Amino acid sequence: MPPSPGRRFKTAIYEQFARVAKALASPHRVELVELLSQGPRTVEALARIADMTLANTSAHLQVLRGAGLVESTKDGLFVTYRLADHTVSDLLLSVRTVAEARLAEVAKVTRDFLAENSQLEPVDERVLRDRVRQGQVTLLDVRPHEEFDSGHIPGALSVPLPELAKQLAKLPKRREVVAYCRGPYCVLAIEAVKQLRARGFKAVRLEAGVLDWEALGLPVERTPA
Amino acid sequence: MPPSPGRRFKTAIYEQFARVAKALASPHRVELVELLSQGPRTVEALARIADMTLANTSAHLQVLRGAGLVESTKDGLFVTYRLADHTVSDLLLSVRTVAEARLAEVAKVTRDFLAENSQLEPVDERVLRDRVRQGQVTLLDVRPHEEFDSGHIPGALSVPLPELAKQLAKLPKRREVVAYCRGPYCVLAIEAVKQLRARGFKAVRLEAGVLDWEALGLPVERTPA
DNA sequence: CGAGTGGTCAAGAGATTACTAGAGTACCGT
DNA sequence: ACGGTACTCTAGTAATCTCTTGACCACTCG
Repeated sequence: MPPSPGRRFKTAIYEQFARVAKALASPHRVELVELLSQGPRTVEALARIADMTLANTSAHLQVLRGAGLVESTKDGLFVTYRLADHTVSDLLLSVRTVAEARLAEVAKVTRDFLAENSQLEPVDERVLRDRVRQGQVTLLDVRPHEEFDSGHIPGALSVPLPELAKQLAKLPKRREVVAYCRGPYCVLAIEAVKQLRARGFKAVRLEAGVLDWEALGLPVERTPA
Repeated sequence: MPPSPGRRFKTAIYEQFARVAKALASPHRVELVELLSQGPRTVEALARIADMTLANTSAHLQVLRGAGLVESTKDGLFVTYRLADHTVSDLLLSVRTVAEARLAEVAKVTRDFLAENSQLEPVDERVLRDRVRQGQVTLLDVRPHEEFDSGHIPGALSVPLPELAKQLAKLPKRREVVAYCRGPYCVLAIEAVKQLRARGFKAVRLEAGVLDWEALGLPVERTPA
């Protein structure tokens, strides 16, 4: 029997929704979107950070573009990709929330990994904000400078992980250090805390990334282009 | 070269996120989740409403269960599925929002369909709430009774579409009628408005479903089991 | 101009997915 | 016990997805 007009409408709409979900149905594409939610990036940079070949990265980015999640601009030799819309990072947060709430594996994997890298002390975001304001703690943003520029927590210093060793001398030894990076599943801050502790600092990791910080209704600072 | 511990952690986490997204990467599964977001349902009912074979519906539901989005209970001859968590309906809303914001097709398909079914007047939710309170409009919930019971807008009458013809006589002719169903892409209310207008009622459609209503911070009424 | 780099395209192997049809299981009513 | 219904499982096929390789194009710079 022929489908009714109502059914055809539904099928068409659900197809579009599925198209969006399908875009995030590959681990690599999730990682790419997570990276892009920290700011625009060239294909080459994304491939390097995500440990993928250039061709593969390019292909995945085109899938994302096909679903409308990202946009790209060519400038000279480079092609820069960026998230198309703030609704896309909301979507990523939503996926993360469901995964955390429903998949035991997420909790398990995280626990196992953090156990090896013991840093269990939780940091409350609003308390942190006040302590930063009062100069009681040093807040380090250990992501690359570009990501810092496209949005960071007020009062944070930009010290990318590779530069941390050099910058250590400049940090006040007595003050507690809080490090953050892209979010709860980013490993940069974990590594930073490890290095800081090895040098005798009292250091803890903030789980939240800038996006989570923003989602809590807290202010974010941007470096004007 | 062997992957670093940090990379292995990331891969594991992103795999879990992708698993959640993959669950919504099929139009049929999107439809199933949308139906389940209106309340629990048996496999047979879902198959009937979504125009799928029983076997196929069962298979898709198991994919959803594998990703932790739904849960099932067996009672007697029937197996009832339900959403596992309120975060799942948030996820669906998020996907919808991105699709609406980013995919021109969604707007186009909707426009085409509504053009044939001309009912363009928008309804403001908060205004509607007040007018319902004051008895100025009749608010009809045209979904099946079960869905009404598991959550509806306060003041609404439960009149499933198949019963509408019979119930028409009982409705006050002079008062404006507002009909709603599962949400902006559900066709029940569209059909209801068409029938009402054919009988001389002044009728409009509320785009929002119960979930959208709730997302606006407005109260929802549940019939106690 | 030619070399080098960033990015895309095309083809092919291997894995995964979607759907159907038919068999099988669990439970209900009589 | 018997037939019927709800659901699941098992092939098996067709389609789709992922990733790699190697070629190709675009742009920059010496």
